[in-house]
Formats: sequence, C-alpha cells, structure tokens
Amino acid sequence: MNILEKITQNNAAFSKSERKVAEVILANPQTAIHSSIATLAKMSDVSEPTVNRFCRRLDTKGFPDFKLHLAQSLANGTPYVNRHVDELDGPEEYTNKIFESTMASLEVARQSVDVNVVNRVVDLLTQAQKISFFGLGASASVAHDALNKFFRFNVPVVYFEDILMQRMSCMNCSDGDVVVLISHTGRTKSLVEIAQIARSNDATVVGITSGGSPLANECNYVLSLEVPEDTDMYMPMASRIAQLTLIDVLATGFTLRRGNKFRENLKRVKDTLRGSRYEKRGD
Amino acid sequence: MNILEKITQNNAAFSKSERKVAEVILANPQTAIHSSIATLAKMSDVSEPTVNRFCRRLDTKGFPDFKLHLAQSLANGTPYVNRHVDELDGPEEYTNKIFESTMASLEVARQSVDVNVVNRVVDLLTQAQKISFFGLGASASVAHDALNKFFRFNVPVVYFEDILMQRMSCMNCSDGDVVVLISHTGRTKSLVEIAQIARSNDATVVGITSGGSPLANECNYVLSLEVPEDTDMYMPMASRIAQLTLIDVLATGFTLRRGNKFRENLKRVKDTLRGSRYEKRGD
DNA sequence: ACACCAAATGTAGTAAAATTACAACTTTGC
DNA sequence: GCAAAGTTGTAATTTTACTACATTTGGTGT
Repeated sequence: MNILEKITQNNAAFSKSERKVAEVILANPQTAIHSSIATLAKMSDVSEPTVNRFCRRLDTKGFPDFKLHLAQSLANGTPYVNRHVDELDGPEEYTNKIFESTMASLEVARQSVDVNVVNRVVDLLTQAQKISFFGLGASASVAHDALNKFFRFNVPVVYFEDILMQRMSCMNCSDGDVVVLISHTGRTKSLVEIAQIARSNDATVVGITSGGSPLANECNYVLSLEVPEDTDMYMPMASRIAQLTLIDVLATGFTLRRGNKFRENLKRVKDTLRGSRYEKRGD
Repeated sequence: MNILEKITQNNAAFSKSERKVAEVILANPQTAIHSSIATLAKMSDVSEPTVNRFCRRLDTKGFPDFKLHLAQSLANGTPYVNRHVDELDGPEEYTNKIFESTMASLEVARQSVDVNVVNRVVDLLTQAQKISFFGLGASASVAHDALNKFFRFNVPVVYFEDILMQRMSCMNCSDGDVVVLISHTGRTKSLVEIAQIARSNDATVVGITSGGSPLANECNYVLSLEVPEDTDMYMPMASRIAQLTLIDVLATGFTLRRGNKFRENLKRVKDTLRGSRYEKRGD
C-alpha cells in the first residue's frame, strides 16, 4: 500500500541507478513530490527514463502517478490500520502501532454503535432519579470515569468497586433508577447477577458490552461495541477506549438535552476547581 | 489545510464555471486525481484554463500541484477532523462527532509524543522496585486503569485516590521507586506537591501532563501530550483518552522488554479470571 | 435602452514535461 | 573473450499544462 515502505522493501529488485533514485526520494520525499522528472533525474544523477522506469517498477503508471502515490503516503494520518505489535519493534514502532490501532478500533466501534439506542439511553439518563455505574477489572476504571463525568451534572450518581457494595446498592434500587453495567466480554458472573438484582428491583439496566453476551441478555438496553482486541497482549486496551468514548457520547447527549442554561452550570462546577490549581499565566 | 474542505468553504468565491469544476471534483475526487486537465475540463464542461484558474484560486501552483494536494486529502481519508458538537446536533451527529474528534485528537497526541522519553520511561518502569500511579479528578480513572494494567505484570504497584494516602505513600518512597503523575493541565496543586515529596525521597517522578506546566517542571521525565480539548463541554474528554493510550504504550513497551517468557505469565493471569466468567460457547 | 466597463470564459499558440524508441554501454555466464 | 541479457542514456515524439489574447457575459450609469 504505502509506496514509501514499498521502496524500502523492493530495494533488492532495483538496479544500481534505480537505487540512486530511491535514495534521493527517501532522503527527501517532500521535495520529490514537487519536482519534475527532469530535476529529480538531475538530483539522482541519472537520466529521465531511468526515473520513469523506477516508477513503473513500483507498479505505478508513470512518474505523475508515482508522485500521486508518494503524496498520499506522505499525507499525515496514513490509513489507520490495526497493526499488531511485533516483538522486534522499537519504541517508535510500537508507539505508533498502538496509537494507530486504537484509532482503527474507534472507527470500528463508531460504526457498530446504534444511535437509536444511544438516544433512548440518553433519554433514560436525563430522567433518572439515580444513576449507577459498575464495572470490574479493566472496566472499573471506565465506570470510575463515568462517575467523574456525570457527577458534574448534579445528578445522584453512584459508583462502587466492591461487588458487595454494588449488590447492596442494586438491592435498594427502585423505579426510575438507571444502572449502567460495563463489561467488554459480558461474561463476568457477578456483573450478570447484579443486572438481575437491579432489574428485579425495577431499575432500568443499560449494558455497555458485547452484543449477545450473557450480560447483554439481562439488560433492558444494550449499547454493544464490537471492538477487535489484540489478544496477543492479554490486556484489554482498545475496548476500554471505545467504552470511554461511548461514555463521552452519553455525557454529551445528556448536556445537549439539558440545554444552554445547564451548560452554564457545568462551567460553574469547573470554575470551583480553580482554587485547587496554579493559575495559568494570563488568566 | 484539507483541500476538499477548502473547496466546499470557498464556494462563495468561485465563479459559475469554477463551481462546475468544484462539483465534478467533489462528486468524484478519486477520478479527478487520475485525470488530465483536458479530461477534467471536458467532464466539467468548461475550458482548460478555467480548470487551471480554479486550481490557482485554491492557492496551489497549478493543476499538477492541485492534484497533489487533492491526493493527500484523499489519502487515509484524513476524515478525522476535530468537529465541535453543536447544540442542534441529533444523536447521529454528536455520536459521530465525538468519535471522530477523539480519533483526531489521538492523531495529534501521537505526533506530540517523544519516543525517546517513552523508551527511557519504559526502562525505568522495568527496573523499578515499586511503581505508583496518581491522578485526581478525571485523571484518577486513568491512574486506576494503569493500576489494572501494571498489576498484571506482577510488579509492586500502588494507586490511591485519597491525596493524604498519596502523600504518605510518597513519603515512604526510596531510590528505585517510580511515581507516575497524571494531570492534563499540570496545574493541580496537590499533585505538584506530591511530585516534590516523591523527589525529595529519591523516587523518580514521571509526569504524563502538559509540557511546561508547574507539574512538568517538578518531574524527572515528562511525557507531554498536547491535546486540543473542546472547552465548550467543560469536561476533559480527549485528553483522558490520549493519556490512556499512552499508558497502553508504556505497558506494551514493558511487556516487550520483558520478553516472551513474561508474556506467558500474562496469559496465566488472564486464565485465572476464567473462573469468574461464563464460558464462551466453543471454549 | 444603450453604451461602457469589468469580470469571466474560451481559443489558439507555446512551453514544459513525460514517454517512447532506439542506440550505446555494462555485466554475466560459458 | 565473446555472446546474450540487462542496464543506462540520447534524441525524438507525444502528451500535458500554461500563457496571451480574443470573445462573451453581466452589470452600471446616463
């Protein structure tokens, strides 16, 4: 795909002069795309047809087509592909790979979100008497984050890490309460039990989990996120980010539903934090 | 920057014929980059110089240069632009906007990360006797997440929400301990104080924060993330995601440094979770 | 309504760029 | 060391883009 990578890989197939062209291009690709075939030939100290042959060897139609491909490779943000980390990767490689595959996963997640469910859940949340966020393991920090967000809305919001506290909290639920349960797999036993407890106490249960899972089956509403997880790392990574982004979506929907006046309230909450901070020069 | 957006925006400045060209290009940009000025002129039903003038109006050197810009816009599809949520947005719009601007922010964050610092911090973490993760407010959940990740590595790892516990923990630090402090603004007073306490007890302090902030100045190493935050919402959103992704990067670097054998250990940790879960059909 | 001016568009010629065909030169194997 | 295959360069050809100028269009003031 990426023509720059292709140049480095095909290196063996190049002839001596073609390699000269490759070097010049790799050394300064940004200049290459703005040069004519003549100037590039001069820079590489070869003839114009050689440059042309070089382009064709890379399966492009000719020099202008090659420049197009090169320009696309140089455009920042190259396609976000889910690239797995390799054992031999250096810091530069794995950093970029992680960022890129996170972005790729978000794109997949975005497409799997059902906006109708989002809308109804936002409805529920705005009307809720009490909102609870529960998750375990890696999803606990997502629930924790949701607490932080919804707490600012001046809504009774609950979050516990302890499963006994979670159970007790759900026991005391009543009509009008919303319980949001977060789990990537949707197979965590105690979370499924909590869903059952909450529902039998007339709470509405929303699951941010994988569709068709045991947990999903116990929920009134399911916000399913299909996120490809790199299982080689044995750690939840992309799923968490997708869950958090979904929390952001819900929080945003919430504030929009509440209107402008409510937004000012948020600003006040933020302003009270000022005392705990060093002022920014110029504030 | 993005020439496609530029075309849509500049629409008013175009003349009648130029608008015809714009339409044809917007309708099928992929074809446009592979066409000559003559064929594009014929498609738009205008003359060749008109196409050329159209290109110049968009501040390009001429038609070939314009094609280059267009190709870059089409690459990757740099479709991920930071789009602010509008009050009138429906669920579909704000959901997509949040996902897209999160992705855009990750791209910005990726470019702002200094991989050399990443490498040194990974070094530190692999050699650390004890690792602490502290953050407050929105960053608390990031620290919480880091705990969950590094806990799997069978390394002494510490995390507290309570600032007094954080302080006491740092008081007991010694040489070889690493304290990771997370804060978007880097202006939270108590976190800055914690950095000072930790350093005066010979711990190495790593900041995941904004470069040049009061917190950054107190750290031994700073992993600075420059993330544009949509301040209209009065909530930290993108910054959190970028921080989490950076934690993933560090965790990944950690496992890579520890080698293959260590990876198997991670698998064992994951396998012990199985008892708490409903089996997946086919496991 | 007409003349006039400015902006917009097109025509035709020109310059530049890329490609092709072919010749000269290397390299490789026997 | 010579032939054959492969590589590179020169020069001609073709394609492409650009410029200068002519024509048309649309609008403004008398």
